[in-house]
Amino acid sequence: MFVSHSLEQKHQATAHLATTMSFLQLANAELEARLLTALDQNPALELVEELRCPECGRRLRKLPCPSCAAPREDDMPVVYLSPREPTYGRADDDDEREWRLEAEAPERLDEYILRQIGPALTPVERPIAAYLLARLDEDGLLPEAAAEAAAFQRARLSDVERVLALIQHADPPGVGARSPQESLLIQLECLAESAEPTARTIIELAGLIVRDHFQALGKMEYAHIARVLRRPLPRVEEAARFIQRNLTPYPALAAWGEGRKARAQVMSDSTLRRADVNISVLNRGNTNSLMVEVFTPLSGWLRVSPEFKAALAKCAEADREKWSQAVTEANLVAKCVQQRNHTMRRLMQIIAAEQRAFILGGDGDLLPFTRAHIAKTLGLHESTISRAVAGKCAALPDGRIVPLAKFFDRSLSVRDRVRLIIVGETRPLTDDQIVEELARQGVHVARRTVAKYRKMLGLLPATMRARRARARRVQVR
DNA sequence: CTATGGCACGGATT
DNA sequence: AATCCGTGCCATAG
Repeated sequence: MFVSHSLEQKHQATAHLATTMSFLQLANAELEARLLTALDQNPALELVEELRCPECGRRLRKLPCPSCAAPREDDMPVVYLSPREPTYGRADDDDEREWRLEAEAPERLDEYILRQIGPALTPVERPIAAYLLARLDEDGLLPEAAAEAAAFQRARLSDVERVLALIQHADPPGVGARSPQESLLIQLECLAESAEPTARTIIELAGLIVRDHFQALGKMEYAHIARVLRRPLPRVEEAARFIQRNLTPYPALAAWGEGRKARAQVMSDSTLRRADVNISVLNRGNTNSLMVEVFTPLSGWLRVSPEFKAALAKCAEADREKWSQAVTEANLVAKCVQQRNHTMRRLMQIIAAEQRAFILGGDGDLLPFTRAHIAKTLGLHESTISRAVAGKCAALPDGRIVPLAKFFDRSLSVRDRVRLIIVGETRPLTDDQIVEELARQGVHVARRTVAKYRKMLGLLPATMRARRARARRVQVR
């Protein structure tokens, strides 16, 4: 009886310990939920009024207010906890890519498409859709003919075709096509539906070219195409440009790359992320040191209610046990939140100091940086850093919302350089030539690696790229 | 012969 | 211990 009781108590304690220990890996939204239930269930836990900066009115954890205080001289970023409502923002497109790559599993694409077409499916069509979606290759193409699928599934051809048509008109435009060529045609079809009348003619011409002169298009034989179609050369070139800029032979890759124009409208709410920390530039005097706000979910701070503690001393014997447990539990929660805040602050300070260039600049300025490195300088275990970083987002001074994991991307800056080189090229550079160019910039990677990055970026090989230097996505700034 | 993509291995990271 | 990532080697397409 005695033993089992203490065991039970111990078990409960460790259970609570386990849950509170994991506070670190929770993002703000989740932590808020946890704390609210804790406040609700535990009478010993108390939320103390927030403070405000007398000068700027900003909500604060403690005085003085860092944004009003003098900037630090050692150029270390100021980090403080802010109970202010977190900033929301549209995730910057590169992050979208991050997330997609992390969860790259093809079935994600399946699910995404299935969600769109699901409601339109009859019970007969459902298994057909599941089958077809499972057969999509990594580019989002479906190598087999509808008839084959029908035979394999022992379904009616007309049913298969209907489902296929649904898939092909679902969001990443062009998925489910049998070949890149067919995919392009489907994408054109989708574009034509929403296009302005003025754009119709160019789309029409593009369609002709893709359908009848696909090979020639790949080889950039525009003069030849123009002659056969009896259209002026500039028009053909314009159409080719249109194809290059708006279509992709790899619809699945387009889902996070080029396709975001269309996607942004569809997924407006899911691209809106809530930041867990905010990094801004403090312009005071000539210094522009960084300021980091680590958002805390509740405005105010947690502690064990002194009244409750006082009451505990003179309460009835019967209740004492229960109440004192509530007190220890409350203590634990408060401690853990404190611990979490402390870790987050130190972590963000290091990150902000180390990746200052990236925060103020762009992807190309990201320095190679590992969690292990931080763990060492902070004297924490690597897994602690992993948990702290996992699933959290930072708002950068220029409005980007990036996952903290991005600060640890070893290859991002190189990928960005590859992108810039290709975007700025005057003639198509082969992967080997890109390797040379990178070496000139002091970055040494293998040719094979460049090829991989190029594919990640959704860029075509040199032999299939137009020589014209085009501003691919600079327009979006 | 050159440029790329596929497979797979080893080492670093988590 | 599991996973990710860069890279080397080889096959293939042009």
